[in-house]
Amino acid sequence: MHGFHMKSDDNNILGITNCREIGRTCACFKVRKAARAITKLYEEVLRPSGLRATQFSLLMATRVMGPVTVLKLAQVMVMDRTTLTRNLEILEKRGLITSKTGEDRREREVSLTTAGMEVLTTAVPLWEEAQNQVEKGLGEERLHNLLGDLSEMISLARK
Amino acid sequence: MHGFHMKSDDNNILGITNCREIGRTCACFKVRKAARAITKLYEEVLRPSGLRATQFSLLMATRVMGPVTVLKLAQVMVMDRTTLTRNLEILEKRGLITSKTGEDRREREVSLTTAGMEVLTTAVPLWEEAQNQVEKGLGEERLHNLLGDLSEMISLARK
DNA sequence: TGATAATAAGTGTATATACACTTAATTAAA
DNA sequence: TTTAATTAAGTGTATATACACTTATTATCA
Repeated sequence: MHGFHMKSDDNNILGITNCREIGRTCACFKVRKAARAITKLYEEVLRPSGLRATQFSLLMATRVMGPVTVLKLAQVMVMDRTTLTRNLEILEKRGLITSKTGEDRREREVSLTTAGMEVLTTAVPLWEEAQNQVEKGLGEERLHNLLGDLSEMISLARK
Repeated sequence: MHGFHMKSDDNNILGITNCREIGRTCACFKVRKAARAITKLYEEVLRPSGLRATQFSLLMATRVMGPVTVLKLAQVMVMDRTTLTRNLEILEKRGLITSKTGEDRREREVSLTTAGMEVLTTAVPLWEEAQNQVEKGLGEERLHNLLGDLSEMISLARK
């Protein structure tokens, strides 16, 4: 089900040998597809916490790094800075984080609030459920390798 | 740079042994991060074609499968049907695909237009550039394994 | 020191994503 | 065959994503 399937035989078009191969071999397509699938799984489990997948990651990162500037957080999240700004807006409106101007007044420093910490207390066990499901399904070894290769891909893509 | 980094030593909170581990081991976070990074790479290369990554995949899938129903296409893309509806809207407005009511009048059948095919003719060589970059960076063997593991993860997540 | 370059962040816009709900059409059941 | 259940698709809403551009502040240099 997870590839493009031909109906007819006119596959040698656009000057490449085998058109349908792209559906199977495209790194971007596959990773995006995997992101959609895995996100759905985690978000279903995280639902009782009221957090989306990105919000959970963002709160965890802020928890560990905060107070932290927008730029630094964006780098760690491998997320465009302007995307992060929009995501932080939502979390701040909900009172899960706060931000204030930094010592360098161009910077904005983000911190987790008590409410944010409380939401994480609810969310972390849910996260563990989802994570265990994936670990059990793929096997710890294989998942570990997969995550390592993805890290490599991320480094590679950022050059 | 790609993990949560602690400042202090208060890491044993929220009832889990090591908070920062989540930033390294979370399958969802890592895959989403990789999707952002790899998408950026492909979209920079695809830019001259005027196509985003998702649009390219969608046109290729339609090219290979069309005429195809929205539901079927959504399943192959591992994409929510309503997401697909919105994505198709944009491509149809640009004249790259057409859709018409199917034999079963609940269904909508999507096909690539000549203009869509022409855009793909421009895009495919660009795609190959991006793909080669990734292949060269990770190595064919490793990329192949990675894509296989991601397929496994996708299957697993859809249960 | 005053002009200029560099840096951090925000805004406008467009696309991507999916849930909850609705509508239209077909199929199955009474 | 009329009704009920099922199925395919669309809409309202909210979040996620990032590029191009702008603004405010700091750093550099002539």
